[in-house]
Amino acid sequence: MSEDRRLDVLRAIVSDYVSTREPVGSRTLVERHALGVSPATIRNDMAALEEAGYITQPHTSAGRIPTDSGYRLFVDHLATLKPLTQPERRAIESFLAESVDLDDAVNRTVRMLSQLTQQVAVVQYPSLRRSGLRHVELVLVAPGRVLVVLISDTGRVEQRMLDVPAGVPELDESTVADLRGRINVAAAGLRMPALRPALEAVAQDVTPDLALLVHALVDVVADTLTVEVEDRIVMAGTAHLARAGYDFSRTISPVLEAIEEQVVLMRLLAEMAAEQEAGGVGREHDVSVRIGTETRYAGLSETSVVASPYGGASAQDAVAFLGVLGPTRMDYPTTMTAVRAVARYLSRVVTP
Amino acid sequence: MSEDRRLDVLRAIVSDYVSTREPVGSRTLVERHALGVSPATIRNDMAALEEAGYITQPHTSAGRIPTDSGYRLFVDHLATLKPLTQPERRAIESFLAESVDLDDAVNRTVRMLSQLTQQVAVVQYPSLRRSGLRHVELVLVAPGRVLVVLISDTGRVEQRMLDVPAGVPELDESTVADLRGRINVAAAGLRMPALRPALEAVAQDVTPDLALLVHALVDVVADTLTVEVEDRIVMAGTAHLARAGYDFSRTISPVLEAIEEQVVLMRLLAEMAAEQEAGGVGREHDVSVRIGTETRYAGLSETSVVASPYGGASAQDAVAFLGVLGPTRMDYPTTMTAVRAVARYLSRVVTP
DNA sequence: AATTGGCACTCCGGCACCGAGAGTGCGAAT
DNA sequence: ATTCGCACTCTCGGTGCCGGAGTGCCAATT
Repeated sequence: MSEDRRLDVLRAIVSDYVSTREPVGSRTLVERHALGVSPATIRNDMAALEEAGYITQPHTSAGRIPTDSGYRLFVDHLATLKPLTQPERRAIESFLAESVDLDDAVNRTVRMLSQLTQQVAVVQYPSLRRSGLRHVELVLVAPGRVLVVLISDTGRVEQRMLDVPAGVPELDESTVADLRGRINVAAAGLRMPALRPALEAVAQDVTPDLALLVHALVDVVADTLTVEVEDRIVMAGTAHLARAGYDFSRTISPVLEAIEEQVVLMRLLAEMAAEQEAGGVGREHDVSVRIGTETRYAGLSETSVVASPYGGASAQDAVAFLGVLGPTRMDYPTTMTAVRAVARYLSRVVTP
Repeated sequence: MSEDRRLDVLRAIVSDYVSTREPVGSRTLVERHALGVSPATIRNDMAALEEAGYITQPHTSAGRIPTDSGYRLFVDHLATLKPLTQPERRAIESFLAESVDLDDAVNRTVRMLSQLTQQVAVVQYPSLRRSGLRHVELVLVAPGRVLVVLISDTGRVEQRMLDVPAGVPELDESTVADLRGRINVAAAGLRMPALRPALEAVAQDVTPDLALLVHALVDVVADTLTVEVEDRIVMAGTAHLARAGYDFSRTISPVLEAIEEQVVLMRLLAEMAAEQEAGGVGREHDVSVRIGTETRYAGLSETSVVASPYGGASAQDAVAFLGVLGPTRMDYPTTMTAVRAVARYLSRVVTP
């Protein structure tokens, strides 16, 4: 009873089930794959695989389907990544190259990814906390109202209207210009979390009444680094959920909910990010996968998430995540390569 | 054969069908509504209504359901809008009041609308073409690279990176500041489409080599007013599609596709906007409705769209549209009031 | 010891059938 | 114009039946 063949059988079951969407039996298995043994032998192997928890049967006397652990073993040890075709690479590259700003790049990316994988795609905006500050702009839009525009080195632009606090004298253009200059000298190039001390240092250098304004500014910056603002995601391809494959009624609704409840997705991506940063050694590629119940969210128990960090040389200093959601029964090798490729291209755009 | 009662019957059929989701027959109709006549009489009326094309039966010897024209008659003449409850009004108001910038307001709005109507909601960003320019910001991020930030009076902020064209001398901060000043004096407060001539006038006032830069700027502005950038929409509530009611398999997939194909939606909203502007007289409220096939899009043949312009005193100078998508079999009175209310609140936010 | 062939057994899925229920249309009566 | 009574139609849920696909196990083979 060869151990190797048993794994071959698992691999065959996974790939057959993924493509046919039907439980696969011993006979059809030997027919489709050149395994060189009889169905009876396969049955023995299957029994062992079932015993080990890698496959299961929906009901007695049906074929087998992989369990979550089966898929897990498959992606960890059995899957060989399929390289993208040349036209695909070119398509990604040219499509992304056209993007005109960050919003555009993110939107193009998510659509591209969804179209490439034929699944639901999500892209996180670059995390502000993990970005550096490129520039701060102060615009005096009215007496007593200043528009603050923060531009990160990842291309994000966040703006806030700031009501000048009482006690600050009437502002004129030149004062604002002076302040803008000071702030940019002090803060440009710093990472966002380091902004607060830098700005507070600026407050020391100016007249006490202007210092009030600077402190208000600090609050604005802090507010911008809040989770709600910070964590934006965009998604595309929900239509793929309805495509034949997902077994509608049960599955689709909770998945849509999970997607709209961006909180769930965010948490999930954050968890995956944490794992990436920790166990950076063993994996030769950055793509990480959560399969079915591994998502630890009831609504996604039949859904897998394939995600990759992007922007930054290694997983440690990635600025955000992107990935796709699909049925546990998905084509992992193809999906994983697509996700990886798109992450790489987007990385280029986001770190110029 | 009273004409009035026939319309009462239609109204009853619509409201019953909407709430029960089942074809409604003559007997149950007289039971639920105090019509004061016998089922047989109702049957005669029904036959007439069917003859006139307002109702139909899914199969012989089933109850009747409204046709698209039936719904049309209902919303045009029969429906009485239900006012929102006090708590609902308060919820909308307080939820929107918390918004911190335009993105935030739009996102909150779309979620609120979707939650209120239990349907898919869409909100268009304020059209740039229909907005005025509040401020232009030029940021010298590197020698030879200028970041252009356009801020509209509706709160939109669009930024573009501009590569300084060859022939323009090395820029320094004071030159940029001077240019910024000139441009804002010349252009701030103008409507976007009027920007081009205003900027070209500025080009006359500066040295010929700087004029090159100004012309590049004109291009950037024009680029921003392009349809692709211009027309952004955001949506929420796709999970409601999967809720019981929509008859899955057929309907849901094309609807999701139409939603992602934002083009389709945009066109539809544009058409509805055009009608609004034209026929502003007859309708006492701004909400407009497309029912089923009236959408003129195959995928939406069982879907209705309820939309309203927002921002601006009248339909003529609205800055954009918002609305919801739902099954033709929806509660029009409630949906219409919700859409109208939300549109009004968002108008306040967007035109301060 | 691993593999194979044979065989009995199980279970799903499709199909036909049936009866109940809901609803209609129509002619005759009020 | 409305109502009553009645025959007719169609859907829907339940039941029973059969074929097919697949398994598990045992005995035979290499």
